[in-house]
Amino acid sequence: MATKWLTPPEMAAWRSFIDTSGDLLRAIEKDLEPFGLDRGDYQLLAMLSEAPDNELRMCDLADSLRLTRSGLTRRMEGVLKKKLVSRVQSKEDGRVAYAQLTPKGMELLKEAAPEHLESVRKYMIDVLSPTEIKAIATAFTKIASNLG
Amino acid sequence: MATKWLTPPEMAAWRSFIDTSGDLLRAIEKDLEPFGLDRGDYQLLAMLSEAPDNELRMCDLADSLRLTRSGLTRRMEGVLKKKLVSRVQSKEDGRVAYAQLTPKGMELLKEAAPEHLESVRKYMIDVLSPTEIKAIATAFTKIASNLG
DNA sequence: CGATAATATTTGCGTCCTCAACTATTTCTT
DNA sequence: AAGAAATAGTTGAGGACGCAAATATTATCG
Repeated sequence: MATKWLTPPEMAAWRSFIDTSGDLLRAIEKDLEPFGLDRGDYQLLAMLSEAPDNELRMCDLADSLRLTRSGLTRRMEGVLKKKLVSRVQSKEDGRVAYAQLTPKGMELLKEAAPEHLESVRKYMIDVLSPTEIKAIATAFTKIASNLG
Repeated sequence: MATKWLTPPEMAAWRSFIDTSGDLLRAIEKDLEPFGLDRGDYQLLAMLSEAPDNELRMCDLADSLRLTRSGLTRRMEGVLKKKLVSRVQSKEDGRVAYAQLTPKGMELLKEAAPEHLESVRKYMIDVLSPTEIKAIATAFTKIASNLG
């Protein structure tokens, strides 16, 4: 079976994506430092803030953060110690624990979110044309549904 | 200063990008497992294979792999042990060491590359229209030059 | 020329994460 | 209802990487 190589535009897409996506995420993460958050913490808080009662089961939260359960257990240690999130044991099911955003966590998130959005704009959105923005949205959505 | 929120298409672009890019990279990395390589190793070998004499100074290699020098030192331990890469001390400058692809490393890379490209096609390229591919290339190129 | 600064690399230490194994609880199966 | 299987979460071990400090070598400046 002959290997089908990538055409120049295909290669350009792939290369620019791998070369740049890490840099982009690192740049955005750096802007979260003043708040004492890294990207993982921010995403965790953001996820909880969008959930009913600001709480999610550990395993659902792990899935949405693309962490293993054990990875989430470890990350929780940090935000628990900072009192940004609290643990709530479920009454109905003795196995499940909820992670719940505390008022302090919500407050910090509300402080950090505008900065964070500003970073997303600065490093990504504002650099792109509306057409490119739409293309990225549809492209990654297609990739995701092809993966899942 | 009022926060400028993201419009729905902007939010869709950002969300789909962060939600998906990690999954995409993980899927591609998984296909490298049969070769005993992870993505870091593959990139390292690929970089060397494109360099003159199949060798690069450690610090240049670190930069192109987006690793710190110390990170590269550690990653080198793995590929050195597997004899995929060898260390060459510079004659002109006593400080610098070169990482050089071994024949064995080159051979493995040539085995793995078609598989790898096939993964890139399968998970990314073949899912997208030519327009989307071009848009991704120009978009990430713009983002990169804005970052740098 | 000699002191200082710059450059290249490694090492110690800490963090984050995964995998595999373990515990605890609930849900099937028959 | 009893035993097996599934589900939720934690823990121990280990890997990969960053930061800061240490080391070695070369370049620069007075």
